[in-house]
Amino acid sequence: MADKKMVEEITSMDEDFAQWYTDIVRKAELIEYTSVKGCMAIKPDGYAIWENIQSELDKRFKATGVRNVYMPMFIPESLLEKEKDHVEGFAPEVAWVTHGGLEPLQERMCVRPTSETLFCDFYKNDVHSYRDLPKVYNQWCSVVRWEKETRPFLRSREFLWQEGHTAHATAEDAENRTVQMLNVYADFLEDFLAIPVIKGQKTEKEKFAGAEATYTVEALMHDGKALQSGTSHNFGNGFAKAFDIQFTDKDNTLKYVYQTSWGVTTRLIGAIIMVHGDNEGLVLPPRVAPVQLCIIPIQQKKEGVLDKAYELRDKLSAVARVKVDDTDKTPGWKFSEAEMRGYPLRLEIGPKDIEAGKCVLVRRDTREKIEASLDEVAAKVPELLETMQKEMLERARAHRDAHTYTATSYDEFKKVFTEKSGFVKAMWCGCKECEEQIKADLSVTSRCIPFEQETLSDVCVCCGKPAQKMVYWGRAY
RNA sequence: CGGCGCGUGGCUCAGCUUGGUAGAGCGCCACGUUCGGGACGUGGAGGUCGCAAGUUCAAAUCUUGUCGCGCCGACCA
Repeated sequence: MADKKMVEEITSMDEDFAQWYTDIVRKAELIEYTSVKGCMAIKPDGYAIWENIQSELDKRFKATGVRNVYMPMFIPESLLEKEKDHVEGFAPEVAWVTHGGLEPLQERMCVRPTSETLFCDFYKNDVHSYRDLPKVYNQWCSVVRWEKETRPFLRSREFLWQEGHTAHATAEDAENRTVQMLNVYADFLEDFLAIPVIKGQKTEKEKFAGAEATYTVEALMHDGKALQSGTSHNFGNGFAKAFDIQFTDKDNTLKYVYQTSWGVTTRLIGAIIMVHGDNEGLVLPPRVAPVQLCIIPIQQKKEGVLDKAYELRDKLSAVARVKVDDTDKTPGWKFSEAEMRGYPLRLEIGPKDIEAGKCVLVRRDTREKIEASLDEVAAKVPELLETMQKEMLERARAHRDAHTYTATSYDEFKKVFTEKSGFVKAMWCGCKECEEQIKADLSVTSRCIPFEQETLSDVCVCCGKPAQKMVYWGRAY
């Protein structure tokens, strides 16, 4: 029964993972395509997920001293150009504004692809003394990157995100903040989204344009592809020098600030879909789910059924986010609909149940049916939601571990990526040439140099020279 | 930006080869019967066939161009 495919509209993920993803995004009504190429309309059920992500992360940010601000969405060309690596990294994908009304602008402006330059321009005038530091600001906004190929949530030309930008008196403070925020992301992904991550550092080749070091949390999707799910950058004082952000320190000397930036995007919604979803549709981890329990009345036109459903909703609203599906569809329809939309729990209540003083609870993740008396249901629901949250993380971790391989020779490395899909742990000499070779041979990239290192062998998996680091490799979104 | 595929009611598509009155299923609306895993009956609304030029007595159909979408590569959150 559990493997029977009930929702014909959703393509099976084994058949065509990309189509499965698109089907879910559409059938769960998360987005709609628009007339604007590469940009999506986020629908209420999709946006509600983002709002939950936002409010939880915002709370966690603020607990570490972050304050929210808002910067302009336009960046004058001269500002964007100040930091050489940065402009080289972003120039190919920025959108330009050339006219104001009918008049050509004296200087064209791009629509922000990221706001380092704006924050720098701002900090330049806002920071004078060590007493002004640290600056720990964040903004929730959208950014624009003129992507060639787009996919809902994973890559669109405009996307929603948060970008934190901080300025510190010392390199050590900046490094601590960079790591601290990476940990905020890692904890958030695991606790709230039930997505296990690998924490580590990006290689020189993969790091952010203009950064001294980029840290990342990498997650593994159901199809074995990797998704960079959050990043945190340490800029050292490179930007400060380019933008001339100096302060007078305690020792009465002029110093450059040390900066960081860090962000997550609506891409996280793509990660939720691809880590937890199944062939029946979306599966939302309870903590992030806008609706945690959907009550489905059976024979709702019979007297007392809907009343009971509403009564249960009112009672259970104290322990969960609840809705009643009182549309005039048949119960079978509503079951499928609830599954496609990923509601963690479904509660079925009909005349027979009311008579017996019970109801049926169904877990979305395992589709296990549980009978509960109407007296105990208010205690049962939060308990089940907690169990699901925990088990979803465990399942995702088990899947990731089962799809994490090791390779000590290049033949072995190639064999794994030819036959399987997932992360491969392998030793690396530290040179860019090997990364390029691996990419050319297998379209595999280094995902990160994990903080938790292991020694698998003494030599680089690619060139055979002495190895420096163990690296996670994978095919990425 | 390269390769492949696709644009016809809200959705999925047929029709195009061989030019001649725009179709189906689903969805939608109304009424009735139903209701524990996508129910059924009856009636109804809804399309300048992506756009533009061309060929023709006549174009959804042929030609050219163009725009958009999807997937795969390169680039990227």
